[in-house]
Amino acid sequence: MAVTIRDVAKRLRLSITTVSRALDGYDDVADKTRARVIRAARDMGYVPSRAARQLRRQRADAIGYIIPGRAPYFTDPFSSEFIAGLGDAATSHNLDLLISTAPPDSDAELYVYTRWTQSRPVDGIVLSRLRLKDWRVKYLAQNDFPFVAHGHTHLRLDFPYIEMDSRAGFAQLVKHLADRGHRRIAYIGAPAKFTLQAERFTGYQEGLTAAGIAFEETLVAESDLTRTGGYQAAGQLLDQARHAPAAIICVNDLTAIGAMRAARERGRVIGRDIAIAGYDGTDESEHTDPPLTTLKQPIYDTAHRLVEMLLRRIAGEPIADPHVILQPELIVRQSTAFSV
Amino acid sequence: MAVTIRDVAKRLRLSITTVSRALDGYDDVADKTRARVIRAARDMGYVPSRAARQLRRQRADAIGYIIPGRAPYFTDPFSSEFIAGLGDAATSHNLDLLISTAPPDSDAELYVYTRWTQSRPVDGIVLSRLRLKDWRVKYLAQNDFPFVAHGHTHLRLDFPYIEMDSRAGFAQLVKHLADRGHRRIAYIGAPAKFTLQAERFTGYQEGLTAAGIAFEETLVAESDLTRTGGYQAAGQLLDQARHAPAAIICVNDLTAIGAMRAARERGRVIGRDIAIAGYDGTDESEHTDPPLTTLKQPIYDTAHRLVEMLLRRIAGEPIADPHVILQPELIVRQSTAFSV
DNA sequence: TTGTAGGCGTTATCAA
DNA sequence: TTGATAACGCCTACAA
Repeated sequence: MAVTIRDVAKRLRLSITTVSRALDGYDDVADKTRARVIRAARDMGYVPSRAARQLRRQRADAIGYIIPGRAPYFTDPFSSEFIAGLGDAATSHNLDLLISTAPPDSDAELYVYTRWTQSRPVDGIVLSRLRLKDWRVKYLAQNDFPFVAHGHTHLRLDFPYIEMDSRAGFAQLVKHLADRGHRRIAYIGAPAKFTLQAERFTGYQEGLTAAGIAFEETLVAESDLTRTGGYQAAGQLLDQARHAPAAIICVNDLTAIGAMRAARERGRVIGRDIAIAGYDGTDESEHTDPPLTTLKQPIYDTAHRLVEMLLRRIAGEPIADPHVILQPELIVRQSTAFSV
Repeated sequence: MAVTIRDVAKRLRLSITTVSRALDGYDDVADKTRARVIRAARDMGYVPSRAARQLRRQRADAIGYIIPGRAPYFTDPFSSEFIAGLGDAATSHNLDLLISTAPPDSDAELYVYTRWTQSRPVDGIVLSRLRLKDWRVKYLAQNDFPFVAHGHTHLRLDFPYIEMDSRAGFAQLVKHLADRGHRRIAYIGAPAKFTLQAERFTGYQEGLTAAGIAFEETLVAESDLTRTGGYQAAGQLLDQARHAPAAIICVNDLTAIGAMRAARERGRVIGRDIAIAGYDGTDESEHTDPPLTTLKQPIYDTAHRLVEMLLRRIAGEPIADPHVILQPELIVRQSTAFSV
């Protein structure tokens, strides 16, 4: 068994109260006593029991994140960078980060959220990849459980979030392509229930309108945010004999990377015969052939910042700016850097 | 405040003992009582408090993993797939997964491991990316703290692990290239302190010997397991006027992807002028241009299996096969599929 | 089959 | 400035 506060107290012939207070930095402890306590604690390798502390103080000093996806999804660079940001932020605030996994709108997802809010292994939760009518948001808000999110919903509920103005981003991307003479600009999106899809697709449409290009149903495909999904969707778009697109905008970089492969396999030279662009600005986009034009979002920093917001939320402190909207940065690379 | 066992008991006019036992499936509870308890618990949304349970049972029902890397560079697909496997396995065993981040051999790393072993928020730890003389292994073994690892060390300590026979894998890869007529086969590795580097580099050398090719110092470069690192290292190798390699074997896929870019930028056509291969078999390798030859390791499944081993370790049960060695699978794709 | 009671290791209240 | 004591919510010997 590990050494407990009682052991330290016994050795010093002090009460556990005093030891506890000395260690927690209360100022009603004699300096000399505190010094003795601190030394002894270090010598004996005493660290307070997490569980006991949690039970007594009724908080976990931990935050949680549930990776929204099924096994293949996880290898999404977005998730890993996001987790990295959460992990670092948590560590720097002396918090634990709890991770679980659950496919969106599955029983498993319901179960984890229920367990976490009831059993309270975490003080707050970070949400990502929101859905337009996200039951998680409803549920957490109803139960008054602290949470922050990456993105928003279409529910009439107020909560702190950070989101990218991907709508403007996609409009900008369309303009970029239209400026280079493209007219047949396709879009490969995600399932409609995701907020990100609603936003990006709307941005795409607005971009077309602004450029005076008519929207065409046949130039739109739905995919699942993965490379393979992008590969398949792009394949179908490209195989439409009369309607093959001259440019493809993808809902994220992974989709774009799949699309590039589909185009290559059909003998199209990307950055010459066809333009392809993505969204996220992942590391991978810089190393594709040719390098991929993308809208970069600061995933790591956003995660970091979300943790700060969540902590204020947990502490019940007001959040200066509870609805942060950031502009993605258009990074033009060779995959679209040509005119027709 | 969340609903406690006491609330459930009160509502049913039972003792908390009975409620506890009914819920935990003890067989000395009347079926009718159990049914009532279970219904009431569900209706009231009762979930046992994690902290109380931990304190009482003296275990955390959680396992921990510390991502070995520096922010924000650990968006390594290996890590994310590994975490996905750990997360899924943990969930399926009703465990929490704690994640932290710390650069190898940093103060932060020491601190996290100390805290986790003393404060016991986790019952066991999963280690990855081992070092030849890994202080973590020494530390955990000394403190008799349950752990399992992906890979081994050169320390004289016994612990359960799963590892890939990447040495044989790399030898096989060299043979594959030699069989196609390549002689000037370069190797881009990782820092020498990592076990994976020792293994893979040895495999490379053994492969050369077997193929009757002389080892050349100038064909070896050290990198940092990232795309950018691979890009730079490959650039240097390729710019050696008299010694430019005709094939490059990389310590992992990320490095290979960077190397591909470096080769392309120098006008080399991969899969015709030069062969490039990686290791890991990440999703990304399938979508590069051209698709990347690689040695595939089952990251997700390995993580899953490691959790099972760890659980036995924690329970003090014997592990049937504590030293699992798996063969990576050579996947030949276009990046090397040509003869000279 | 069900209930009583003690204690896991802390922190917080109150008294000395 | 320090100490005794009562929880926090749960599990489990033991008693009924």
